[in-house]
Amino acid sequence: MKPKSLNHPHADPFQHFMDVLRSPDLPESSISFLQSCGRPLHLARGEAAELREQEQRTAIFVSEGAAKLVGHVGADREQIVAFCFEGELLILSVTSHTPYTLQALTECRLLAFPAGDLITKVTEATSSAIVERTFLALDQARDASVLLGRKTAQEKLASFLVSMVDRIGVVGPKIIALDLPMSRREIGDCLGLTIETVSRQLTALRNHGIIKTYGRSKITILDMARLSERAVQASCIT
Amino acid sequence: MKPKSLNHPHADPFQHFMDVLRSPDLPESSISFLQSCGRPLHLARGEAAELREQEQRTAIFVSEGAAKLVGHVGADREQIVAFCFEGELLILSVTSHTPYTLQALTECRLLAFPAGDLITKVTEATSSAIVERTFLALDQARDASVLLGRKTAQEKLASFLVSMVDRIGVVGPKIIALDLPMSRREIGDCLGLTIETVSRQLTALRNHGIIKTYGRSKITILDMARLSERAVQASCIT
DNA sequence: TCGGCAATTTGACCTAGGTCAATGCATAAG
DNA sequence: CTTATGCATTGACCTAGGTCAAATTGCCGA
Repeated sequence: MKPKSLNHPHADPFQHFMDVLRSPDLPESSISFLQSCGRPLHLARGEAAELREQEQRTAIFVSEGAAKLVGHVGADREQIVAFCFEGELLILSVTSHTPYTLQALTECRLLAFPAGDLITKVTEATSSAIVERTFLALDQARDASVLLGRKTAQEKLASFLVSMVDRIGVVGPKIIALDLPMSRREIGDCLGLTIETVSRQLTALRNHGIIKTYGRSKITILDMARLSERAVQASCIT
Repeated sequence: MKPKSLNHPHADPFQHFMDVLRSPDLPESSISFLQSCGRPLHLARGEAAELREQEQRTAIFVSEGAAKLVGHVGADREQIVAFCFEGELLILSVTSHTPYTLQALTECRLLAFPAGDLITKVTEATSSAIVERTFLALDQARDASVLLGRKTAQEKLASFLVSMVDRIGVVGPKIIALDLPMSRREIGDCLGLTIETVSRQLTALRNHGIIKTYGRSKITILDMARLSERAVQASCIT
């Protein structure tokens, strides 16, 4: 039996996209360029999108149906970070720590653009640090969802420390030093934990010989490998 | 006693901003315009930024120190959705359901721009649906953090239904109809809950006469007011 | 160096929500 | 219309992390 057809098929997903985007003053040449770089996808219910060019950002326009963006924690835990419905645009960056999959909730028709092309043509700007940073913030926010929704207290703390090392860590020969500007309460507030749990988990990491603490704000990472391991950033597949 | 001065004061936050942004081909006129619309803020540790123009988006550049972006749930629960450190740029949109506050972790020097101005000048585009939607996604992702980090199962379900009503609800005279394209498992995955808990909470809402369910995917909202109430979107202040 | 205070740590206990295991229903194939 | 197969619901029980309360300790000023 052939697949049941969608309810209100738009004759042309690209036309639908242009209608929704509503950028009337776009030059004809940009339009045809966009049309050429938009790759149409037709997914059956439950099917995952094949995302080529994982190395760069992708923008996905949902012409019909609905899809979900799923973040993966280890082998079996997953967290949906976004649903997207007809007429919506999903930005899929891969600055993220977490691996993501785009899957169809219902049979759907999508249009995938390399985000760079889209932005260059539509905003007519060559590149923008602002936009770049906004994407970064989006990635971080999604990673945060995964952390908050699906990680244990121990994993949350480890992930937090790893990200602090990335952002404000002082890397020495065998050791990494951190001087945290935030209190335990603030760490807890960002991980969805209480002060007590933050404290207990720090103690646990200390007892395992993974970190050392000095006073209230200084932390030394003794074993970065084991810390990252506990942060379970990577998927099963790797 | 006068406040302790910062460690490595940048003579001029705006210069620092331009250095970090690295948009070399920006015309002189844009630069001076940006300079004129950037409002410098100097916060003491713990102090909250006074954000005028809450109605539009704000971009905040952190020239020195560190700050946190805090989302508020009801009167007493809070969730930090972002930390930002020296040299970083925070986009503070207010499409969000949740009320947010920007507070200093350490004494800090910031530069606040109306985001519209910043983007217009820096990307030289009048407006862009893409960028707009990216901001929207960012807002949603941050709201999701608040939900995942600080809401109870009941509140999560209610918030979820409210957002579905916004996005795919069919509003009738006294009743709102929903036909959810996702399974209980998928609802759970997006709320950080299990199927069983989703089911139990739906039953609870049904028992309270707030919703009715028909088959697996159809839900009718009988009492939107009480549903929103349970979603605790609003802050204490309102 | 010595308090004094607030932040942290630790311990004892409790509860929201997870797990495991039936059971009940809806959708879809025949 | 009927049956099969998953989804959804319900119940019994358990555990990770929250709550409450009591030390302990680092930080700051005198």
